[in-house]
Amino acid sequence: MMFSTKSEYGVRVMVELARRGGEEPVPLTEIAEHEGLPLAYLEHLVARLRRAGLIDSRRGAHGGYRLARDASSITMAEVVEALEGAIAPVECISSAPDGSTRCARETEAEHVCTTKILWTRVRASIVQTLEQTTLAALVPAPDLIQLVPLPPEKPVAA
Amino acid sequence: MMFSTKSEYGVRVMVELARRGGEEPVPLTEIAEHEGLPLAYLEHLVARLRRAGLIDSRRGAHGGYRLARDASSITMAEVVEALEGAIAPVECISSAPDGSTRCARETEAEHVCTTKILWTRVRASIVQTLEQTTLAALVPAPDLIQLVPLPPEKPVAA
DNA sequence: CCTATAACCTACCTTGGCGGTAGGGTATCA
DNA sequence: TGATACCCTACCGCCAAGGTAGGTTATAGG
Repeated sequence: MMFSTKSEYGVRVMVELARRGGEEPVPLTEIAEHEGLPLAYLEHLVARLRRAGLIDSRRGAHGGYRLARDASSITMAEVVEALEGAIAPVECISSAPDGSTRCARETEAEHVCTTKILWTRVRASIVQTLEQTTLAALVPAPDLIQLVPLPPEKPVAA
Repeated sequence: MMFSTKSEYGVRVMVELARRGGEEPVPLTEIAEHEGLPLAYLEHLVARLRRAGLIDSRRGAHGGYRLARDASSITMAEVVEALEGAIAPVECISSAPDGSTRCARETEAEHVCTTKILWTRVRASIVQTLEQTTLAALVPAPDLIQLVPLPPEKPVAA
């Protein structure tokens, strides 16, 4: 695999938040149960998303998470980068602060890394695809949402 | 990193073989020394490349490896797939034998995996880029490529 | 207030694969 | 016959990934 489950799970969480996209925050427990993923682990991923400013949170009772911005303005490039860190197809390739692509093996100016061409292309195509895909594009049609039962509004006291 | 050093090193080996691209096989010791990579480890990678039919070998004295085909007909998709196995951006996505993309989490016909759209796109862009880049495109010396007709290489939009 | 909820934080643990080594066996030259 | 160099199997240390655990803080409702 090229992306870890951090991305896989994290994207699912974002989609879930977008699906219920309202003002009311959604508790992680709901999402964890709905997706069948371990809550404690999701908390780590969600922390990254929050620190990246993609979601915000409300603590305490009736707390939870909600999208910080509109789903259509959030790209998968932001989400994946928040979860995985910088996107690099191979270890020797990284993007310099100025945006250019650097090769760790090009220590000397003389020595040109021939394989850099390949990994630069690969990286560009991945980033482009991630940037072109917004969170909104992954949210299923509204009629599909209605098929999934929403949690009970108020549980009856026993 | 998304590709391991298997790809990084393996592609370097292939480029080296293409660079010296003649009938005479090149011993792995030369390449290992030239690239500054451990010989014993390269032997493993090279075995994969050979089993995939990308290179062939001659044993014994004056033995070594050479490209099984012309550099212009070898795509990076073949090389990377031989080294890494099937190309999948996340674990839950794999390509079925019929070519369609399968999602491990779509166990029930009911449950549609929304994130599948994303990973399918990402995978497609990676594979496309790897397929568009031939080994010949990574060989620095132009006079060596002239031995064979120029590849029908489409320039990749930056 | 008090309790339940749920975010938040830090630390820890286990496992598998990655990168690499080691030591042989076998084919091919000179 | 020796040197070369491919070939094969087995093994190993390390580290991050994936997950657990246990706490602390903030908020809503009664």
